[in-house]
Amino acid sequence: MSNLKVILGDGRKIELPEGATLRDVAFRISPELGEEAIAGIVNGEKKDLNYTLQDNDRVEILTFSSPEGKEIYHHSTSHLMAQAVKELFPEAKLAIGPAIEDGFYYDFEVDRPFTPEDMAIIEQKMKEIVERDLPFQRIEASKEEAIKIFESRGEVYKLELLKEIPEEKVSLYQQGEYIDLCRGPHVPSTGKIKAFKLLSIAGAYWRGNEKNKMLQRIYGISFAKESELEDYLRLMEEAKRRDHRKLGKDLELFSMHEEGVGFPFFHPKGMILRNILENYWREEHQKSGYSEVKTPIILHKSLWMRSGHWEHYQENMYFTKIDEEDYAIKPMNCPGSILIYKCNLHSYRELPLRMAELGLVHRHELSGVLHGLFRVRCFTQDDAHIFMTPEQIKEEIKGVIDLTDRLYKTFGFSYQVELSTKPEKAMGSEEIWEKATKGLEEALKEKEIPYTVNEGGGAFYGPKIDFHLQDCLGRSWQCGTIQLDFIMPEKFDLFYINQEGEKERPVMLHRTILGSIERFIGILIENCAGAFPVWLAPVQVKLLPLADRHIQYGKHIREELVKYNIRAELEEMNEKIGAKIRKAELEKVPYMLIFGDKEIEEELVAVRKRGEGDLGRIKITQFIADILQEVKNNVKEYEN
RNA sequence: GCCGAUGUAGCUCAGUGGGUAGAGCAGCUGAUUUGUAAUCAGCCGGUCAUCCGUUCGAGUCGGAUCAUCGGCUCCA
Repeated sequence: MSNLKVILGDGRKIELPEGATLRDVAFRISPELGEEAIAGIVNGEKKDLNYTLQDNDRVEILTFSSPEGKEIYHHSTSHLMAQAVKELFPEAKLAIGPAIEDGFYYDFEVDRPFTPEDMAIIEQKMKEIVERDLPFQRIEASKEEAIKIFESRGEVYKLELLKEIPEEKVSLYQQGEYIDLCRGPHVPSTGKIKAFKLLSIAGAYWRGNEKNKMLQRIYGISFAKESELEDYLRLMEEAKRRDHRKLGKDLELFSMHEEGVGFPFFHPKGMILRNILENYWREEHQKSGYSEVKTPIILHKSLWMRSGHWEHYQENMYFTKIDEEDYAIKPMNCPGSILIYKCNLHSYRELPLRMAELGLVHRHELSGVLHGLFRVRCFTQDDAHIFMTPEQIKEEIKGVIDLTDRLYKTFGFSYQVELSTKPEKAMGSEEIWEKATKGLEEALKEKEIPYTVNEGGGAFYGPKIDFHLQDCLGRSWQCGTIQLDFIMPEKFDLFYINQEGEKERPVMLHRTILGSIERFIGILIENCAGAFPVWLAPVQVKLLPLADRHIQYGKHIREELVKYNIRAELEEMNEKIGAKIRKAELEKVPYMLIFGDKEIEEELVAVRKRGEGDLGRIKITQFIADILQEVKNNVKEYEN
């Protein structure tokens, strides 16, 4: 019997008997890998473990620890769940059931919606099927055969999918009585699936199109080990604990009301946070050569017709009438800035002209998508419009990237960058798009910033760079965006006078960094679970007298702190010190100053730090110096 | 907007087969004057989301509306 050689990922070659499978390779490498193996990659294609190898195949074994392995594992779990559903609800029709970033889902058409009780029953059935340890069998079939199979089973959605597959051969996967149309690969058997949980039920349109029938979707997650599932569920709990909607109410930062759905109300403490944020933002923009403007919220219809919003954005806009004339509430700030630009004749010497605006925009969002501060109907964009010559594109983009980097780092966020290129429906010439995209690309390369490309994801008026920032739970949020625009300058006939004294068209750059102040505040709240760093904390210091006779001393300390713009509150409630501490801790105030007879004599305070406890007694003057230094460090830490 | 779930005091939640609403915390008052995460007592507080219906009688049953939550779709 002849042997065959396969090449491993690290270049190592191993020899196996003819007819060897991926599983044999895994076990040859190590028994542990053999046990953990989920599937493999052969010459760049994902294959089942029982795939028979050829001489000189390049082979890689996938386990749950790789992204590909995880995806296969999740996908197999979705089949497992679908089998359980079919056993419990034979009339359910299968739609699709892919792996997603965080687990998997499967869509079904059923007579009645699933209930939470159903989830528990389905989970139970899944466990039973795991016990049966049914192999996932790959079946290669012709399209006709597949059609016959799914027709006999009444799987109309599978038939619809089949119709759109151009190939003559398709692959099916079967475990027990369950058959699904699927590219695969899958884990070897249902017994491989160790830990899973069904998470939620939701309606979802067939193919995501609201004109289609609404299906029932079940979401779930699975892991190779029970402990990993527990970790994941703990993380979900943690995310829930940090929910900015709950914390925003508890910490008295903002509120939402039926009287203005999607329009957040900022309370005094929320305003402190917001003002700190905006003031910091202003300082940084001044340093970076921006001027600031403010444009009106309501502007005449004619402006929106000229900008194209009337035609392209109308369903998201609010309207009103003034003196019988039609007006719109602005959904974007750019047309306003353009009117400012047009007030003067501009020389090439003035460019680039960087016009920043904290602009309040209103957009009619569907009621179902509103979500705390993350998705609202009015929000403040930290907008800016840069008017420049085409030659300045690259440098300006680099400038925006630098500013973005500085701002994000100050708040302790890391981020990822995405470049979106020309979409199918785009305005402007091929040439100008190429030039613009190249400008963005080169700026990123020169800055040595890694980025992914979203082919065709740009706006209709120009390519863009998006910044996705990452919070401490590893969740990602789209905030900043840099968009090049050649269309608005055209529509509004913008120009500057060049060196030769001729009119020339400027390029416009729209950009935000924080995105929306409201959303950014929401992200900040969740990122620190409401326990803000000292420079952002609405109340920085809580003064806790031991007994009523110490309140007077507390007033004295408060006056001292106010002199240095330190935000302090004196607790005057008639309680034991433990209760006062507990209250301050729940309010997440960074510092508590505790004082009684012992402290008063020597102008001391006992400092207690949020979450850490007693730091000992120091002079008031020393505390002031320390906290001022900490505030400075909070902002400066990342500035270099 | 669509699908599903939910809506009782400022907050967290009880409330049996329909018989006229209850706890803890918070708030207020008083006692206590406290040494690092809850002192005790008393009091106040609800058109049971809204409207319509069934019923002798509705927090409870039915319908509609509104809002919230989880998704779909969309986005800063």
